[in-house]
Amino acid sequence: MPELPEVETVARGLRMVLPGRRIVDVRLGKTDFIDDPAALERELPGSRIAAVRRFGKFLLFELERPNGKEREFSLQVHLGMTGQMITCPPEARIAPHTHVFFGLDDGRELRYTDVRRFGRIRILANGTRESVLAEQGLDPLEASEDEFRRKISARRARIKALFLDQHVLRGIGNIYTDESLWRARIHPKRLGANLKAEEIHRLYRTVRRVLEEAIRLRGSSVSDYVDSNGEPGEFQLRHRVYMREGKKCYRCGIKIRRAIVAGRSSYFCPQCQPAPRGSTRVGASR
DNA sequence: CTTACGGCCTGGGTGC
DNA sequence: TGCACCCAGGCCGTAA
Repeated sequence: MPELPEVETVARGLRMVLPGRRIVDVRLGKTDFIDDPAALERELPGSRIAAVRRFGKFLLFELERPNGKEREFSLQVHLGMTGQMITCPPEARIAPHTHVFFGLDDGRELRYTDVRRFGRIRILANGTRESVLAEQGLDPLEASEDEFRRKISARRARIKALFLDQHVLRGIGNIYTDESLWRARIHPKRLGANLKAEEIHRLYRTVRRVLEEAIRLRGSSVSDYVDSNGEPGEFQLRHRVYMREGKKCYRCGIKIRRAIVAGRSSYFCPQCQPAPRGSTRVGASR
């Protein structure tokens, strides 16, 4: 499940090899996850990759048209759950579920593989790009603590829902939400507005530390995630709650629990992360 | 307007 | 060997 650290790792890997390269051809397999497949085939060949950026969970390939740079545009790629972007020689084995091949002018290929096809690919014209990106929330690594506090404390939604909402913070998903909340000792059902100043301070510091460490370890490989060289990350070895239902809390030894919060599996320690008042059902046993 | 929630997309893994 | 079910991120519709 590529979230900010995984997408950042992929972006950094691609940045080593793609800028300056020209796309010579585009070949497509299944296209139901591409906004306008014909536009890819029409617009990309001949264009030069000027830069590779990450914006939240998006990869942005900034492109220049062959005839002058007056009409720049971008290719936006969202990896969804199982998307992978890998560069390789054209004779490399084609992984199952590879649906897009970008031929490059150095003879190599950039490939998009996605088992579930929950990813999305589209071309962003320059005007559209700004408005699309403007809808996204704060980058947790760039935001100041004040900005972070304003985004969270004005809201009466659960902190879990706020963290998953890309319009609040961009780039965080289920894994890094749960890992951050456990480390900050905050229950996923706490409401943003009910967090004390000290808790928001702790959460701000924690989420940044978690994301930075995860980037350092090149992301979490839980199911399909690999970087642009096909290599897994290592942050899954540092997971403290994610997918650890029934196992002992690393801090207090109590069994980690799983509950659906904001529609997603949420792992937390019922002792280290006290539930807010009213969130536990009266009469519920165990 | 804000929030919560169910459904949908897809297919590998799991469990019966 | 089969197969129903679960689940993931984003998005959309609906209801309170």
